[in-house]
Amino acid sequence: MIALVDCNNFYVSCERVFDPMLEGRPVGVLSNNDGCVVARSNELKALGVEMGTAMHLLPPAIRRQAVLLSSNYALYGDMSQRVTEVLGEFSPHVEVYSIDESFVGFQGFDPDSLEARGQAMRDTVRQWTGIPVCVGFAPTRVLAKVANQAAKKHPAYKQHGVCKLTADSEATKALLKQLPVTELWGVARRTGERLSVMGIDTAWDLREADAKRIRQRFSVVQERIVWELRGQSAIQLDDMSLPKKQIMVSRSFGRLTGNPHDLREALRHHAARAAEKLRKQQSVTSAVMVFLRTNPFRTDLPQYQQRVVVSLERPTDDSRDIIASAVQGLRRLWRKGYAYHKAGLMLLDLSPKANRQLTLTETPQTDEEAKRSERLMATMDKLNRELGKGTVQLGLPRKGNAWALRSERRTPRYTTQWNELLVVK
DNA sequence: TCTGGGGTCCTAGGACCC
DNA sequence: TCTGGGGTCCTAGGACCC
Repeated sequence: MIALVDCNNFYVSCERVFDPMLEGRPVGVLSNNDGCVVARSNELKALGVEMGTAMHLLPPAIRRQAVLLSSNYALYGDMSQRVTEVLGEFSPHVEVYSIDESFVGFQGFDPDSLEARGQAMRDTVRQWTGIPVCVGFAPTRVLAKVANQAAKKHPAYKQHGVCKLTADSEATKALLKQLPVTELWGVARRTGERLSVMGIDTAWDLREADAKRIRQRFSVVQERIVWELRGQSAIQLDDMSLPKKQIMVSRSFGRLTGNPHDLREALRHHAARAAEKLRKQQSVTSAVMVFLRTNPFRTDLPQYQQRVVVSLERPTDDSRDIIASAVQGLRRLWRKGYAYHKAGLMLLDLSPKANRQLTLTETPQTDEEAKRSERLMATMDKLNRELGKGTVQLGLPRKGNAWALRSERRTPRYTTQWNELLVVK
């Protein structure tokens, strides 16, 4: 059996831990630039606010009633780690799936003990971190997702917040029969439309469908879901500790800008962030893709969207090389006369730094150069880690630049910044 | 005025090889 | 009328996830 542990309204719950006044009120957390709602408390959901609603489209009445906060990722990331640590007390097999969800393996445990273990896990997370979670047990990941949804919403389970499903029980059958197929993990609108044509509308319909036919019409991905619904494991989760295959950093700007200096600063900044991520997973990159775009929603303005790949002379993890490539890419992309809305970059073609081989065409770097680069980057990372993000930067952004994020309602970073811990209201 | 950011996997199709 | 038969590698694009 495997458990899916999912935090309830995670970002909102994090905020509530540090401000109990938010309890019982409609609370929403906004995306970057305070653009749209990305997390909602149950009270806000009850007011009919959908996930992803643009801030400026929220009815004024709701805006008055609700507490809307800028996102505080430093806080959420730290809280997430604390939750994961608690889960580790209950099983050696914890796979972190996202910031607010983990799969926890319970192979070899007495099946009859699981509900009690789930309950204990839930209580302990709540007590030690303040975050409410729900737990779904099932033989496969897709069913564990279904169980977790039931633990959150279904009248029969939500009081305890724990639900255990076996593959073939009547309870499972009943649940799958009333579950629209698009609410399954891995089935979204597009696939749902095509399944509907085949007369498959509920999760149960999909479970009973001919797996081969599903594979022919769709792909192995959909076929695996059929097997998982029947209780046969077909989905392996990537080991989250594996290095990423690509690293992206991009942001929409606080306001539109056509100024090349703004774009250059933004991209330098993103490139430095990407290089940090790269070093953290001990990889090197040999190509940087840079992209630039105008705001697609502003149909009244001329549109431009372009990307370019810049190859590096040699695979590297040195911020200076990566920043230089980003700036070079920008020079090739930038056109006069557009109001840009977003810029970013992606590090491609990543490989492990250890034992890397010289390519045929590269100019070898002297040992001395390599060591200097190594020391400089390690020192920068250490200072930023220990003294706070942005302590050391390559070039300083100007004040009041157009690309800086708008984040007007952010709560203090209680758990990661000493100087924000004490807040007098 | 204002619409997030970061990932993964799979498939199809083209280029190229022998 | 007829124009082989496999392979591999790479890229673009679709679909999905949180």
